[in-house]
Amino acid sequence: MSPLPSSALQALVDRLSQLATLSPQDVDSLMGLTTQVVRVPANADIVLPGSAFDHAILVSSGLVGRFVQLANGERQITAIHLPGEIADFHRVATPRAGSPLQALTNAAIVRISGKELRAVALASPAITEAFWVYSAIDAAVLARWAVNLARREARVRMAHLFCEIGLRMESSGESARDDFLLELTQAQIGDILGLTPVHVNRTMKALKEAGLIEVQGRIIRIPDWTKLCAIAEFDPEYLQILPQEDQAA
Amino acid sequence: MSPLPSSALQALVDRLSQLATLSPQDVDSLMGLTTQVVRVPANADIVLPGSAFDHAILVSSGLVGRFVQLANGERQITAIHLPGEIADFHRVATPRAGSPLQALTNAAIVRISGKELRAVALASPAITEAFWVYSAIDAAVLARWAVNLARREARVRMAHLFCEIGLRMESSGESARDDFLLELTQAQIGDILGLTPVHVNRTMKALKEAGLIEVQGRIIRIPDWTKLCAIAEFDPEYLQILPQEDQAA
DNA sequence: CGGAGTATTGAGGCGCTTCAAAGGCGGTGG
DNA sequence: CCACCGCCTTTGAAGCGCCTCAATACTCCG
Repeated sequence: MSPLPSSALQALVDRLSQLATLSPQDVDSLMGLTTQVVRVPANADIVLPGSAFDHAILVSSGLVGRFVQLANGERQITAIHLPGEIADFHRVATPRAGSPLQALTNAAIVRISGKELRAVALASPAITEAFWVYSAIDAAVLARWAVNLARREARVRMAHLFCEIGLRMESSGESARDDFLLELTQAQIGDILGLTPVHVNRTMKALKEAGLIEVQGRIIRIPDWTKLCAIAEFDPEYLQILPQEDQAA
Repeated sequence: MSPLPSSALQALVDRLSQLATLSPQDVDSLMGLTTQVVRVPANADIVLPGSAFDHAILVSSGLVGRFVQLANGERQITAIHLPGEIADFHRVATPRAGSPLQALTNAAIVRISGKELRAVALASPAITEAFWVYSAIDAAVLARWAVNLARREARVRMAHLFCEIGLRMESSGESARDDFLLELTQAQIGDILGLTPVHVNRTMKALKEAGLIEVQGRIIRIPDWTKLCAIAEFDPEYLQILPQEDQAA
């Protein structure tokens, strides 16, 4: 019904291998983790607010969002997670805290026991390091978003989002950086960008009319990657994506 | 000329002890770290943008800010660090990356070798865990800020800042949560809140006139803590400050 | 073919910015 | 000791970006 658990863990191993040098034993112990594949429909909660939840969530397909719910009913998405990524890695350190998670599209996720994950990490310096770096990158992405939200106007924020998603899609092997499927409604994009759905619509229109993006349904195409990056003041360094993928292309 | 290195490390040990159960050996190995105390004048850089810097910065006195510099000369402060806190802990994991740091006031900092810190951490599961949790809290604070920047209007953002700073001041033993010295210019507060200095001034005036804060020079007093928290929609849980300090008061 | 969610467009209002200028406050040199 | 200078704070007026409210099309799916 969905990818085998083993291949899901392979995605995790691949990703962590980019961040630290894993020994064959490290790989073995990671591949030996207990997993549970779950399908989640769009807009369904994966982790409820305020609940203790001692699992790491590895995204297998679809998009998962980390968010904060506000009293007035609004919400803000603080991170989106693509296939192959671990959602809210910080929660593994602090199972009680952490942000709630929701599926933004129909998604398949793999649950990995937090307890096992911690045991594996503490038993291997290399894995510990990889987890640590992973968390640091997550925090760097968030810091960049805070800056965008605070200081950039809507057009720039949206351009930056598309640049970031594009690169991360490419890094995950999902698709090309300049031609990808972003299965989000404009309301969801608003929850990411801190904008109303109405203004998301207007801003996308402006980007389209400026020739910076082309949109077909929910496919985003970027005719001139360099130009969009310039508009967005996008500097990919914070993503810590190794250049190997650029070279391979 | 400044606090002895040993007492500076004591602050670190105290803080980490709140996050994980450290053994006497853990404490010893932390107290054995090499330190270097440095005085830094206001507005001086501690870590330059883009530089590799393999030290953790423990704030001893004053305020230190983590920020992102924008092309148009603006900057956004993504975190402020109080005495007793480690600034940009994520950098210990990724010495090449991380945000630049600047002293926001005259400050004294303690430099701790990143290499030694990693060695100490990897040698002890408890210390690893404490570091991990520390990073997770840092990320949680940042996530909350992203939400404030994205969704709250200036008055609420500012109220939230004062609530957060107050609690963290109290937690550091610096002062009371409702009566503390915040040695920042209005321009610096603007760099935190994502506002122009002009609007910071107007917003502070509004808070004063509403009786929510009292300001004398750079001393902030909060006459009604509960009321300010309500305005700010402030929920201290994300700070993960243990209740012990509340009880002790 | 009907209905629900999504996208699009318009008009008016509010919050924050920008530009500009004047008033405190502390520090420094004569 | 006072005059001065630079930085910070405070206030005003006008403009822009985004929001709110509202209404109309589109698209998918049963």
